[in-house]
Amino acid sequence: MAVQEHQRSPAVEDYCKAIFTLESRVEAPVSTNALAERLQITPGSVSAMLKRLDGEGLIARVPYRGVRLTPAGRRVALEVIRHHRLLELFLAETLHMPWDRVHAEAEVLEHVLSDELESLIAAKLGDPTRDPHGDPIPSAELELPEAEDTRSLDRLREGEGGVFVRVSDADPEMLRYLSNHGVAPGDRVEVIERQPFGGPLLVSFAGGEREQAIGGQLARAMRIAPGQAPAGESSAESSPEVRARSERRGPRDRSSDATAGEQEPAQV
Amino acid sequence: MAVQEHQRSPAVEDYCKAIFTLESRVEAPVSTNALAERLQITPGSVSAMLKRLDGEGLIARVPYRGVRLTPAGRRVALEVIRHHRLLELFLAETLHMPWDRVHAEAEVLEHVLSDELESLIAAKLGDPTRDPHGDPIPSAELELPEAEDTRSLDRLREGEGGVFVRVSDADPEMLRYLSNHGVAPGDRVEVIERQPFGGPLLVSFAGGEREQAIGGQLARAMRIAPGQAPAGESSAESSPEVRARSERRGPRDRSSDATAGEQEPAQV
DNA sequence: AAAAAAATCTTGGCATGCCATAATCTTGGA
DNA sequence: TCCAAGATTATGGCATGCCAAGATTTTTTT
Repeated sequence: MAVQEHQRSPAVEDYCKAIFTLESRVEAPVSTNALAERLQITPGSVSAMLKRLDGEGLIARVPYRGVRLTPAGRRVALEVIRHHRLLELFLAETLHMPWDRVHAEAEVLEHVLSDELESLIAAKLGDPTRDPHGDPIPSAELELPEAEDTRSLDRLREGEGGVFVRVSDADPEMLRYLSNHGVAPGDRVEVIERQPFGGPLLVSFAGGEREQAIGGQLARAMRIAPGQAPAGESSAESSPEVRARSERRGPRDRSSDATAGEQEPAQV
Repeated sequence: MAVQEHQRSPAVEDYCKAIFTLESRVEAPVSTNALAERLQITPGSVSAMLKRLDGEGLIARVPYRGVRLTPAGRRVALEVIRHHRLLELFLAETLHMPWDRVHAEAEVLEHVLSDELESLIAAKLGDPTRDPHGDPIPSAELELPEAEDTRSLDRLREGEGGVFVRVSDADPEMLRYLSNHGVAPGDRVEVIERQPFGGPLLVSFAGGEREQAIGGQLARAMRIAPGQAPAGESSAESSPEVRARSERRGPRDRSSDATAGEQEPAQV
């Protein structure tokens, strides 16, 4: 008499992850359309899948009103996110995969990681708490530290500074750019000058060692923790290794695979 | 005008791998039933899939007569096998996963390994040529060394010896047993005594250091290269690391997941 | 050999997971 | 009250599996 348990397919995991992310952006139910956009599938398909997830107890759904994750659903999401971020760090650190490519790779592997492999990787990395982009890694008990107090670089005024703590992993372009210019999470930043009308920011990194003009889109993706000293537990840990391999090949931009995630990039 | 290329799904890869293995056991077309048995699905499903693979040029099919891989099909098979064996070694060596569990893990991951990740792993391992069970790893150009001259331990007569070069990766039981008793590929073996009527063999390992009774099923799965010295390129390489972690927890047998592959275990 | 029996293979109908398109319904603001 | 945006419901397609019925090949029996 058990309730058709279906499977925890990659699709289901992706839905949970997406709902979790969207939900934590604005504290409100997630709409069908928002999900469809994020997952790059049609609203019709999303609607059908949501009905199923509801039946499986992963989400609470109010037709025409949106969905929220149940505790079970949140667990699924956090497991996948833990997988994803552990993998990102593992690929970067242990296999020396370039910073900008780990995301796409992890996106696939996250659905296939056994519990055993997960814990072996976590052990190998010393139970890390941040991935290479500065995103926090949920603990084995699936606890995610409170979102720290950050602003996007975009919102800093001239003279303000802080520590660059994270950046969306979804856009390889940006990551490649930052990497090529030797910028990595953990760096200290300060806004030297703000061009008006959405113009670039002139920013100094690493205590004035380097200066850099940062465009609006990029500035919006970069999260800055306020304060002079490396705030909280974040900074110094994950940065040195990442820093180590900015393989400057000149600032030439090549437009390649722009992964989804257009609007506000996905900072969970 | 291109021919509907479909996808190279996990299913397709598994079929190619299975055909490759069966084909190289007996030099003859592979039958539908043999495939069905190996893949643990019904002959009907196999038949349908074979028709498709034929259409895609991966196999040459003669209805009611069996199939053979085309060069394209063989390439698919070898890629997957390369993935599988690289992963096995990687999991064992880099992540210290126990010998008997790497197979199941690799079975899933092999279908999801990108070219880039493959080459990073190969690089990290120093372009190895043998996996932890002694199976040869196809080169990046998909060349597989000629099968060396081996016999199963089963077939050695009293007084005969050689080097234990490989064992099927498909049965965790066996691997756990060998591991628990400190036996690994690369070891020198010699048959001390043969009990008649399918009874156990009394075998000495590592130059008489240890003696061990080996039952018929296990003896059939262990491949021995003849000769006194470590034959060819095989032995000494992969063995020491593997040896290092035989984590003896007593010879207690627990019957767990017996992966498919009943008859002659799958030595490609 | 020829016929009968057994083994093997193929076909056709059906199910599930997941997505698409198109038509239809709800909701909430003008 | 009406409409447009958003959500939902058919309906259909593709991949992959199952089962059961029919076709073919092989083996055995006579």
